Amino acid sequence: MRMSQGVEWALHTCLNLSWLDAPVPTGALAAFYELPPAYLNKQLQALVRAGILTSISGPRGGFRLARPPEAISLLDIVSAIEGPEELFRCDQILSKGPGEHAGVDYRQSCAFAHAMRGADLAWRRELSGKTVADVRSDVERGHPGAPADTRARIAELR
Amino acid sequence: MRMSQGVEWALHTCLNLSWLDAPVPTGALAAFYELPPAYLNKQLQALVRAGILTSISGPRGGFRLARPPEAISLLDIVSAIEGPEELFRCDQILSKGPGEHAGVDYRQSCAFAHAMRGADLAWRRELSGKTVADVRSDVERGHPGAPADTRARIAELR
DNA sequence: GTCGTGCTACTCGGATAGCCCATGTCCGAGTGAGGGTGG
DNA sequence: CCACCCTCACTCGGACATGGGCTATCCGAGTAGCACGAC
Repeated sequence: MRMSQGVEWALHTCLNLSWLDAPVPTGALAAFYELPPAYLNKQLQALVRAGILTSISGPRGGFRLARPPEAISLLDIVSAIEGPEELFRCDQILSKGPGEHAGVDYRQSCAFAHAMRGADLAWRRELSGKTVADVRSDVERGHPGAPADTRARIAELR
Repeated sequence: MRMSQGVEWALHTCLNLSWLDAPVPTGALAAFYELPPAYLNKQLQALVRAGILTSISGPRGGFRLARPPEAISLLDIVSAIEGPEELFRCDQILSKGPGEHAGVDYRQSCAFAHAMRGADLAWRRELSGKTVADVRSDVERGHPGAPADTRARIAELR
């Protein structure tokens, strides 16, 4: 149950985009961390479908944040890459066991499914409580030169 | 990032075993929910390695809880099947970016890794706060006949 | 000088291979129980 | 009748196939900028 690699790429890329106004092409974003450009592009497409990024085609095109970073939670990014399903999927094996099981939805009544959903919600609550803007503030506090460094590096990679 | 199917099997199997004293062979536990016996056996081996179950070979052998159900948390079972790694694995792509990166452990300093770890801990805290005994109490409250039904079904599947 | 037009190069987007882990299965080693035999 | 031993069947445990999804890549559709030429 390892999370997809694309999540880490998406998180850092969104943070970098929050320091930039003009659209940035996939190539520059990938070179920033020495990532495979085509595969990063695939992840960014998912972010576009989720409404987190907007894409512009043609020369001087690229990707840009679709919303201010205060409106992008870590959960938004994780869900965009990993999908909306919860961590634990209840296959209702109870319906194969003894006892009444006519038309019972064990995703609701199974005590284990209930407990697992509670843990899942706690995880999501933490993730939705932290935004890209929050992380950006933390980073700028520890590394005040980060925004300028990022802008300079992107400019030279364009 | 879907959780392994074996987790659901392990949870329900541990609950069933909490109602039984004598060892129960894989075949009976699998038939209970119409699961593939050999593959369920594989999951149970993981629970033995984690110290949650004990196994007895030979005739009249099988699996039994190694500890009282009050001492078995849902986290114990999930970790036994899925492994101890956290959900988000930080590959430290920051080390490829600009800025100083000599001997820095970005799993500690990266703000995203920090936030993801916080969410992971919230998830684990929920799971470790619920034990098999808690779930058993919930089930017995809703279905008082469950223990007897389970014992009867296992007896006829032996 | 200005406007229109065509070209060019750049970027995204989806379609296409490769690889690793979860899934599923099988057979061998070990062992405890039961029956048979001898005292 | 009792104790010992042998055989047997049963169970776990790890080794062996298979498939789906994550990883990685490539090429085509669309588009904005630019240069050139006509007015």
